[in-house]
Amino acid sequence: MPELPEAERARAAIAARGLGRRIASVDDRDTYVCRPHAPGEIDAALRGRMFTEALRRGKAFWLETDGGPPLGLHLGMTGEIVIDEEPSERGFDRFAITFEDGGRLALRDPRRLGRARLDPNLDHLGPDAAEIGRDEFRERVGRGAIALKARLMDQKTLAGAGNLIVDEALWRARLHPRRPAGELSTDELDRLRRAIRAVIRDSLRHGGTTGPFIAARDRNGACPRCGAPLESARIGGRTTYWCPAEQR
DNA sequence: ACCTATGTTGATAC
DNA sequence: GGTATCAACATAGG
Repeated sequence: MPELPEAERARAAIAARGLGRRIASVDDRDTYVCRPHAPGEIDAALRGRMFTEALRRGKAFWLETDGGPPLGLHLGMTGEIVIDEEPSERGFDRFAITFEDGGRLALRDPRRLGRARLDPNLDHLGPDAAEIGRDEFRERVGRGAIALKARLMDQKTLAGAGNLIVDEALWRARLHPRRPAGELSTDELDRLRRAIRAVIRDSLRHGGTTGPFIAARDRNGACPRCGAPLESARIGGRTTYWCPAEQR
């Protein structure tokens, strides 16, 4: 499920129910999810501490601690944060924290594409897609010969938009995913920025990534506005859908 | 049986 | 350096 809206939902859940609880132990045995840490490293750094704040940029979120290193978390493609639930019977809790009060916080992730690590590096993340300003958006997105779709998926350009949000926003802004990013006019870039923010706003309110185009895309269906059959291709390494009649 | 999948990273090649 | 492609992670579903 996860793009920016799901990451924000996880962050907010931890902010509401995961702060100020003393950590009794950490299960960090999954060395792929907890890379590059050795088993026990995260446990040693966090045991006896509490989370004090839950912050987010793009799809990445992290928890500040009282005197220890921050804990970075990422949901990958199939991860979710569960708080005070019984452990996954299928062993999908790839990383888990037990609090002294007996509760727990787990990263539940069948595919193990999520991450948990200390002192996460945010240098490879651009400004948050929900907050980026007009001028910065124009500068960062509107350059290069790369396809617009690939530019928007690049988390260093803009953090938080994933495959679905980008397709939905390009459709709302009536822009073709293969347009070279550097050839957009300022009007088109402004239109695109408004579309991205609108998709994220709708999705945050809805509690997960959503939109009319995403729904049509899932059914491999028709354009929700004009009814034309959608086209699809691989762009920027991801399956991309668009309306051939409207997106230019 | 085969293909695809809301993500990231590192390797490789042009 | 910019751009493009691929493999890896492991499971679910069409």
